[in-house]
Amino acid sequence: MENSNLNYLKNLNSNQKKAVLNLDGPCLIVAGAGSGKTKVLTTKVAHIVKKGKALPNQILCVTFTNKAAKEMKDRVSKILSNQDTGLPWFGTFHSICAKILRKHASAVNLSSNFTIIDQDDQVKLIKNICKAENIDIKEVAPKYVLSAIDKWKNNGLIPAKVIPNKKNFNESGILKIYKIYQQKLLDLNACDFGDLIMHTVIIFEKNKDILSIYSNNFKYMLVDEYQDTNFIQNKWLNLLTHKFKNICCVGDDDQSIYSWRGAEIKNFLNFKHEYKNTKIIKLEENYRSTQNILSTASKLISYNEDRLGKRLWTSGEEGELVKVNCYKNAKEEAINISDIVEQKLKDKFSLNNIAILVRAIFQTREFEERFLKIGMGYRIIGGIKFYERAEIKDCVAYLRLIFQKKDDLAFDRIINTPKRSIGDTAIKQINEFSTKHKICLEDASKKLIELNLIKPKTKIGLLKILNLLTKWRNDLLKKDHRKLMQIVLDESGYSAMLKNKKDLENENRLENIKELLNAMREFDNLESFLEHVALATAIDRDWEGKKINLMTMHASKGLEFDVVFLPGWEEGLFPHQKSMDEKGKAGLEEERRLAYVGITRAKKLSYISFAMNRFYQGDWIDCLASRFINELPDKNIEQVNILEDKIDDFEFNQDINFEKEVRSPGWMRLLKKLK
DNA sequence: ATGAGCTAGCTTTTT
DNA sequence: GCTAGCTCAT
Repeated sequence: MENSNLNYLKNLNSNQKKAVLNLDGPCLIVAGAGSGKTKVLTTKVAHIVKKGKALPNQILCVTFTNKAAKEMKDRVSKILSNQDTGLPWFGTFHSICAKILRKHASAVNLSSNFTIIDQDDQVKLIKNICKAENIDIKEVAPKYVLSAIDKWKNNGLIPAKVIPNKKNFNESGILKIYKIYQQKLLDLNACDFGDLIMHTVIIFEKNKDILSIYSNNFKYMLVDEYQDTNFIQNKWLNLLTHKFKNICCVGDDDQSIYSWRGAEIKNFLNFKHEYKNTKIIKLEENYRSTQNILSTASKLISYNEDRLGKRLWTSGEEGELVKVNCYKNAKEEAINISDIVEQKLKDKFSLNNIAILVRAIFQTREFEERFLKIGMGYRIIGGIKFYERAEIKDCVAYLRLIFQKKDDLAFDRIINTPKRSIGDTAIKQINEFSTKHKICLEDASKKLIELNLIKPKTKIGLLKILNLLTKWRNDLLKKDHRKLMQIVLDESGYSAMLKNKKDLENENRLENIKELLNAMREFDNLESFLEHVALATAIDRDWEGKKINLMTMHASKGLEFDVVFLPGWEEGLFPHQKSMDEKGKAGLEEERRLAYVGITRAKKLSYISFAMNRFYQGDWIDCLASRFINELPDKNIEQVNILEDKIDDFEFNQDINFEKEVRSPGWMRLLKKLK
């Protein structure tokens, strides 16, 4: 065919090629772990552009993480090296919806500078509502309320459409909160993550003219990690593809590990019924792992009943057997693993290519302490995110409030930080006045001052910050957002507050703020910076240096390493008891998929292990090997029991360049020990 | 308006 | 065992 002279098609296998060339009509690509799905997606986009089937801005490509979106963009641009590729519609569900929603905000009674709030703000808002409505938060935990609201939103249910479960007598109470919550968000001119998608779908359904702008534009749609979409996201896709039906979804039912976030594997399994004439293409050749690793993962996942079924294979080498080790306790497990790295692996592999994947983040602690002790560099991926830190949220709250005065959540956060003698009573007073007169907190405080209802000492502080806010809004017209941040830090007294109390914690905070100022450089204006902050989590950095990687199996999805350690395979921890208690067989199968994700991250070596004893929640508990251990294929594994104690004669290494990025328990404890 | 003291909960957390 | 978050007292 004429396609044969297209260079970028040459290094694809036959199914990958089929997937790339099959441009028109609905297409479902079942892509096993390590089968080159990103390559297929990016090549496909490049092919569409090269063939002139659509312009770059007529292609929609949706992912779940910013990182994935960025990588796709980069890779497509690389293939199309000489062409100018804007690719404006490459992004996460949330960022693309935010973009659309800002254009048509008035259709759902928002204005286009709406704030995007995170989970912290959501919980705060719910707490406020409970307080105002005299609902005891001990009886219905705000977090529980939030999860119910999220669930409804994931299913596209606005409050009016929810039919409360009569048996669950809490539900009608929660629904009442949901109603107020949605109204409150409108008052604040704010959206939560769920709203970004739900509002957009509502706009599309109610305004066919708006929908057609987009459905006429998106000639081709591509979706990554399709197994993780929820009802409303799928609905959104469905509306948009209505005209051209050139929708190509890529996913792996065996890697669906986010059902607790509303992901519905149903979307994936029903795709061919939803779209007529769906082409299904399976990518089963694995380019990542050795045969032994692959066979181990395949055998394990075969115990799941609810799956599409596929057979991964590789033309690569057998490789070493998967090691399955039993240790006396969790501490021994950490010591032995670090010794394996130190003695057997360090010379052959870069530490960057070695990872320890755990079920729960607390498991990293034992390893951290060990690495700190022997002076081995490590990085934790995940944990407290940069933008979730208190000092960063404070800074952002100042900016949010300057940008949008209705942002009461931001107002609440910074009004008395640093201390301005605005105490609980004053804040309560302002809140009540604001509710009564249906105005935002800032206007309420102004009015209260006018009416001379504020105590003198408080009035001084309040006036000061109100005047500053006005001044800063003025500054924003003349200065860039970064300069503004510096002015705010200075004039608000925030920097001074941190500098006055000299301890390690505060020095760290100042460092983080510097980092924030640095990150602000990358954005043209305050608006785009705030959008980034709301929708991004980590500042992408620090792959420098040679460090071993620690993370949860969830966080490892999409990554690969030469060597992977999978410790803590014990009944109750993995599969996790809670998962099985709450969701029964479905929960167990999801845990098994998680195990599958974990094993398939490894390219060359894989070490699975479990301990017979573990200190957990204040007690020593005896552990049984995970049922997953019994599900591994005998011929691909090598089981060893290591039950004698290692002699642990390391001194604490004080020179280690420890990780500033994450304030983890192990690190905090080391700091305390050094002090 | 800050801190001591008590209690509850303790899985994962793409945005 | 640990910590976050709340209450109550100073």
